[in-house]
Amino acid sequence: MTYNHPKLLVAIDCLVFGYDIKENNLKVLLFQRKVDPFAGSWSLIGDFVNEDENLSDGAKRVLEKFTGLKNVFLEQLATYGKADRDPGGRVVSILYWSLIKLDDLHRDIANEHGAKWFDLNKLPELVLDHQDMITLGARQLIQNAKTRPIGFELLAEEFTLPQLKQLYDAIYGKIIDDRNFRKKILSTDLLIKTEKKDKSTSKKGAFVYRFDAEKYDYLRNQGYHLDLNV
Amino acid sequence: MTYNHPKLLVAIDCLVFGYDIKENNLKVLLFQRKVDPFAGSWSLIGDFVNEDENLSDGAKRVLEKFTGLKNVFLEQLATYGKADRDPGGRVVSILYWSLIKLDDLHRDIANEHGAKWFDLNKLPELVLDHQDMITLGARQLIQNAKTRPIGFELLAEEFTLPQLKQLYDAIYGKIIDDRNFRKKILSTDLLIKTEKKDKSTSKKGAFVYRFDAEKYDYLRNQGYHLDLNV
DNA sequence: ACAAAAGTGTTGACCGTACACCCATGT
DNA sequence: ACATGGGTGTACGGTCAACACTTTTGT
Repeated sequence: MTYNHPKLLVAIDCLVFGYDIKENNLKVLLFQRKVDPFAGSWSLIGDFVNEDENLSDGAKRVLEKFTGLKNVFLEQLATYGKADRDPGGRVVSILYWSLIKLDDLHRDIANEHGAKWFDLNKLPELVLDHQDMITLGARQLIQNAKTRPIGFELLAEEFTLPQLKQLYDAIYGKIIDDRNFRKKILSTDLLIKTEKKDKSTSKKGAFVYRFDAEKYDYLRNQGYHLDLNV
Repeated sequence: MTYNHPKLLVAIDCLVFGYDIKENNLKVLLFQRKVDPFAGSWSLIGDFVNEDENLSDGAKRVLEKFTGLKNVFLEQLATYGKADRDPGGRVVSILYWSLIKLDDLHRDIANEHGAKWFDLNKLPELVLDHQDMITLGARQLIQNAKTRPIGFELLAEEFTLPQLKQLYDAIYGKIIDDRNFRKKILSTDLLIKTEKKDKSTSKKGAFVYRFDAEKYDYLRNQGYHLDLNV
């Protein structure tokens, strides 16, 4: 070892947003802490980082453990490092955030680990500075919804425009105008309309769309910048 | 100690941008690493975090040591944590960025510590992943210039509109239209025009302005969002 | 036939952008 | 008087926001 300096505990916390398409609201995955202090209190899902583990791999490990999911949207958000933030010891915590399509499967897997999905605006008391983390993440979610196609991470691969609009309504916390939303989202030319209709929510049925991720990646590499300021 | 887990070295790196009003360009503060591996190579200023030190205090300590400055713009940007990013050992590094008014005093203080200001687009080879950090910071600078009044961090308290425009030219890397820039920046009503004229750069002289930080803070608390998309 | 959700266009206001000349002053 | 940088206004096109009715189909 070359360096001779104090070492600290380093943890990952994952703020996982899930969108419940039936209830039309955003949820956050929490679990009951197993270790003292505050064992039994609600907390973001997380764990300590291993010595030979990349931070991003640690985040993936935590996420997979509680949701069974790999290869989903997962990005670093911020690092919390007040010396006294955890009475149990000096812990520096790196916050990641993730967006997933919420369905019954994830509820089951979460359950096995004592984790539960909570409505974003009906959260329980949280341990340490985890409420701050969620506040930051919620801001980030709104911000990102305007400039990146993150909405599609929260929906199934195939979706209808009414569903997409409802999701944006939920993220922004307000009702967006139908016609303007369609105009804006279709004008990006990043949605692929299929022949299928989803009749689960109406007699008329709504056309099914898919997001053209390839085209978006291509355009982004050309310097394209999405602006969904609906 | 409650927790029983591996501990890691935690470091702070500070990306310090300075604006050279005479040369009209952006500079970055670098220093020559003192420890192996890579002793003598150019690096962002940084240090290891002490056990009882808040991360933000560590960043302030590093910044003050190399610039003599306190109470300047200093924010966390991202955390770098690949297991093998540093051949000298497992080090998690939290990147902060700072904006300061560059003058001769800072050059002197930097010099005492083997640090030097480099043109943002004439950087030397950098150690570890520090080039990535600067790339990220430069993007952040442009991004923030559009949505927050960070330009004023880089100028003296009193400045002229031509100076401010030159700074934005330097940040964006292109020439902004004079009249549109004035219109936009004055329409925010966040600049206080003084009676003074600065005749150092022209015979006619340019009026001296100050940024109304109090008003900005007040408006921001009311939900106001700056948009300087010049 | 009717209920319930899906789909569709237009207009006015505002904002961004492009562009060229006069002003004040020191030398 | 002239050279140098400081300061100003307008017109066009595009984008955003507000707004209400028709279509489809299962019951």
